[in-house]
Amino acid sequence: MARRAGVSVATVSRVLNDAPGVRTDRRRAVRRAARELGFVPHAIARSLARGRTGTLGLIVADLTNPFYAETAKAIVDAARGRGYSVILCNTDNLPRLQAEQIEWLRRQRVDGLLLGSVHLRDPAVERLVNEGFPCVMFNRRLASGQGNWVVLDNVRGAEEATSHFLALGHRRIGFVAGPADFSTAAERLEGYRRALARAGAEPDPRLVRQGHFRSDLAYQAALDLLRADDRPTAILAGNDVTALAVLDAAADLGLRVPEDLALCGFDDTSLSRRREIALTTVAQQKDEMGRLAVGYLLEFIEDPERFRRHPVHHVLPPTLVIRRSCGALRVPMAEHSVRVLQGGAS
Amino acid sequence: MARRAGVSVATVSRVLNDAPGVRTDRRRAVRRAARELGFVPHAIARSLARGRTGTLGLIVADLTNPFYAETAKAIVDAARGRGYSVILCNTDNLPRLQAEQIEWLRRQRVDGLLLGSVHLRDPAVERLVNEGFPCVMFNRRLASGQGNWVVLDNVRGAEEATSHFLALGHRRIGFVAGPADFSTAAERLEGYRRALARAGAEPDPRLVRQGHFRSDLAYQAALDLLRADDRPTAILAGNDVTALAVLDAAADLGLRVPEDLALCGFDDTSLSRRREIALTTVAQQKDEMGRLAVGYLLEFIEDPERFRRHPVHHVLPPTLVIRRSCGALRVPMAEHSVRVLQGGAS
DNA sequence: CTGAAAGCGCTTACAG
DNA sequence: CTGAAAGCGCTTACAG
Repeated sequence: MARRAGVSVATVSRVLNDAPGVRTDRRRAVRRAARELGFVPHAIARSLARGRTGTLGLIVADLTNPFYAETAKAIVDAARGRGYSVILCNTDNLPRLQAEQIEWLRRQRVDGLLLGSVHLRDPAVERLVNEGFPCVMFNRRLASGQGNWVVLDNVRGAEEATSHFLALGHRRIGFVAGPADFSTAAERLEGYRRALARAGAEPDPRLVRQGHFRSDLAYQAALDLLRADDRPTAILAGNDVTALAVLDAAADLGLRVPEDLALCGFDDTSLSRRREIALTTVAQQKDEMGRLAVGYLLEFIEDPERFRRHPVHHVLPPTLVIRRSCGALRVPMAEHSVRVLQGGAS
Repeated sequence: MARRAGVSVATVSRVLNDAPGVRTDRRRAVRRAARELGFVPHAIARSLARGRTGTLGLIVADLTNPFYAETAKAIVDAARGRGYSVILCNTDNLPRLQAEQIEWLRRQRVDGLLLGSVHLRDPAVERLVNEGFPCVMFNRRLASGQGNWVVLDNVRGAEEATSHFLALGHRRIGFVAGPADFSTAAERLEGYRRALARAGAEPDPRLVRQGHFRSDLAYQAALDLLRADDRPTAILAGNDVTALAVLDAAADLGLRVPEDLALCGFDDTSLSRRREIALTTVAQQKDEMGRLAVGYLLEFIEDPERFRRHPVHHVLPPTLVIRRSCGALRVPMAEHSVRVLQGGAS
């Protein structure tokens, strides 16, 4: 290649990297030779020489959850737009697996890490943060609040949903929670409690059940909740997966939604939008979350010092999307200052 | 590191790669030094020296389609189990983007490629195959049949679904097709036609509409089909996304499914399983498809010659999953030799 | 069994 | 502006 263009490999390198200080005619000669030979620089050799790989690691909890599929897509697209590749890992929410994958990705010398499967106490992630390794969490964060993250305002989302139920006249509002060691789940529970407290409603611990964000377990939790004599008239589910399980439980008990039970989820995944389901839910801007996470991570990689001093804590606003399942569509809408959407083809 | 263990870097390399020909005591010394120093070999340097990166490229059409989310998860898991990383790319079915990404991934020196977004005529993929670059297609394949692939028996799947409709007494059976340049869509249409021909039913071209595997376009196609005076009494949809759009169109026209319209999809994605939807559909073994694709690709990488001589063509069997939407659950089941499943919590 | 040395294909001061 | 040379951190014949 260098021979073909009649220059040194150093000059070839400069031209192909658009480095300054090469005479225009040589620049042209190199470009032509490269074209004729179909020459493409060896990315691995370049990585070794530069000490950067142009690769990011992406760790998600569960790719088959539409929430992660959507954020992953946004992340991959954003990274490509900035010239970065992304290596994908799935943890199934197993801390052990996540720790292994973080280790693995660092061995692969990724330039930075996007973390979507963080636990509230998470030694592997805490170590990354303490070492100052470029990483940003999304969706979930550490209990300590350390590090960089972009998350939904889960507390507010749950407050709004709960207040919505209260405004509709519900007094016994149940909550099917997610794992206590996910910040999302913990914050949504917190928001639910705060809204009740603010309304002066007495909190009833029997109305809160653990569903682990899993269909099977959430289904059982919902059955328990709905079989009680003083069953709730409304349920806030920790996420949409949970809400669908509640829907199943209600159906199996012969309860109609929303007539016998009002229901609200979290995430606004594609399922919720179906007219047959029409789930009222707290929506997140998943594309935005993915894009932001990539943007911050790349800035971090460029200028690590700044981020170590001033971590980014980006909180995205929730949007309560009213559909059929909460029952509000049957009452005058004037009282609700929220966006109204109905399911349908999209 | 080498100094710490009192040996040469060559010996360190041998020990850490479990290469033979190192005295046991030295081996131990190296391992101990590695542990004490927390030494991890530099993967990039290793890749450069070995000429292999331990990385695979995965190209999918659309990660937000649950079909691809599920296969991607299976692929990532299988690759990890075999010690490989996977770089993820999304094409949105744009051939141009796919070509770029193939180029990009080869520059990144992936050891092989998993292709889930192939078109029937696909110069970029055909070039890969002709060059003998390690790659395996999944879900979709080339018109020429060249290269390695693992796909569903789409023809048979569509035949079975259509025959099922015929057995239920339907005579006017519509088809909402996918893009003509996807092997999946083409083969499913072919199966539909064959089943009709075998039954001696006269094919009516007006019963076949193009929905492009997109909700919006499939919805329009279904409206057209269902507004006709001699509308079909049953519709086979090219995939589940299409089937859901047909469901919407039917609902908007006041048609009940399955009473006024029998419906069947393809893929068995999570949505179809919901009891509110209960879509009869031709199921694929997505996990198996992903695992197989990875397995073959790694064999290819190990022994390229063999695969160039004897390409792998793996065809997976379809399973017709009967749910509510086809109407069969209202008639005696004895006549149908198919697996019966009902939607519900899972 | 072991080490010195060459080589993987780039980038980047350094000297001219 | 340009090239020779060192260096990135490994692996792997090769010689001993």
